[in-house]
Amino acid sequence: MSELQIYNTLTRRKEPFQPIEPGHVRMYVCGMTVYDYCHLGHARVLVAFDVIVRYLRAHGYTVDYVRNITDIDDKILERARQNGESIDALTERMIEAMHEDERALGILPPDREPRATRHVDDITAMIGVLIDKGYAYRADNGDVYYRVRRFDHYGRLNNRDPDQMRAGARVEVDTAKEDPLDFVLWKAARADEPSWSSPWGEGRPGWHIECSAMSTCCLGDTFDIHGGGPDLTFPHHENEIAQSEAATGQPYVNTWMHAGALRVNQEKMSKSLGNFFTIRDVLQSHDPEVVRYLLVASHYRTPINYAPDTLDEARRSLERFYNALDGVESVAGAVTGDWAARFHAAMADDFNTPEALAVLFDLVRELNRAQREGRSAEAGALAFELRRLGAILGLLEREPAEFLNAGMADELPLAESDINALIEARNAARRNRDFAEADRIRDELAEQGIVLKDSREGTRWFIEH
RNA sequence: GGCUGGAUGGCAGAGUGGUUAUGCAGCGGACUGCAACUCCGCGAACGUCGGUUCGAUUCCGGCUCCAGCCUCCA
Repeated sequence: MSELQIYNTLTRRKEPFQPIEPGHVRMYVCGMTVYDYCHLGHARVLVAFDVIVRYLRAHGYTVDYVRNITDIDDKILERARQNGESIDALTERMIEAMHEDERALGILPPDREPRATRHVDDITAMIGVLIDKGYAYRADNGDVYYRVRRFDHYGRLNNRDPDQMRAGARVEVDTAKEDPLDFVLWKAARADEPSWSSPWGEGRPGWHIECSAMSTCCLGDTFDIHGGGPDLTFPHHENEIAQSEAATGQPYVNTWMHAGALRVNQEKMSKSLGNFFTIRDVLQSHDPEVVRYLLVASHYRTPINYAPDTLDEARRSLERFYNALDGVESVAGAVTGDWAARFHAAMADDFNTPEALAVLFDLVRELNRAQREGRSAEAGALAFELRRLGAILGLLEREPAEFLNAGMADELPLAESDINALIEARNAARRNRDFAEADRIRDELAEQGIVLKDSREGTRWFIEH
């Protein structure tokens, strides 16, 4: 199998990937802050790392995949207050919704999904170490801050010099800090907020520290891969490095991976810009596998510009796959051609999914040829191969007819029995060479959005999307 | 202002120092009673100005434009 190369944000180049423990990958990805429904930008990151994990496993690695949930945070408090619901009720509701969206998109659950509120002890322990080592201090307002200038490598991930940073240029600096660059590790509790006790008084964890604490406690002081969305490189991941390496004295992460942004009208889709579509909204009118295909059809680091048209095109591309699979029995068998090798070569090159899909389209052409020429054993073997490789991308795992007719069942304009009766009437007309009548019936069905497909085995119908 | 990453055919989107990406759409042909599906074939591209080179879309530099980060955001 081809040697795996991964682009590392830290070095800004592709590197041969070598896990710390041979055959075993330890990986952490920053997950959601659960105060609202996930949008397509979240889906992009979730799918990207889902494909990465699936491929690492297909490549032969055992993967320990950890993705956290941030379930305590300013936004959660604010939203719960607005909604007049408890923080627990809000976060439980959103976690349930997130899992639902993930299942719909074929995103496999991570092996562990730690939550900030369940790891407060680990968090306070890490903050304690940082204070003892002089990397953190309790300020007059009761907050605990990280002393950024104490950490020599600060800015390395982002190639930034602390002296050049214009902290506070756009945001008012909290005067309790020794230095504007310092960031909060522990927030002193306010009267009506949930809080935990700590050596520095009642309070709650800051955002960055939870990932340092949960990742190192789940995966060890040093682990293989840390991933996240494109907007987390600074400050979140920079701060994680500062916290973790200062606390443990060990290198934190070997390979940093960041997905590209999802854009709308050439602007990043984000909560703050308000230009987002939630996953569940999009799934109202689009098949989840089509959404997944759209996301996989671009390389994970490239920005994707989202527009409803791109989804329609994605559907037509997927239809080519499912049309090829339709009516062919997938059976393991000898296959001529080096599709698997080409597929793996593409994926081993920093998870090049567009190239991997191109290989699958080549395979589809060969499959259609075999099918057309009556080489059915070969067609069956190719179909099997197509499904096996497609599954690595989390695609092509359904029954073709189910996909081709998906999502419209409750909108069927006619009862299935009526459709079948019309098809039978048309075929009777065809047998009598009354093609005018046959075409009239076909047109009648077409007007209802039902497309016919004749073959030696008979006539089948599909819903036009 | 600093730091990233981009600019590829009608659209989407990989890649490469000299030779077909791939998909969608379009065009011609085949299959079909006609279609749909499918097959065969075709046209169509590398932002701009310089440099390196026998040769650059691919390497280097300038320019223009776009996006992201520098503030919570995936």
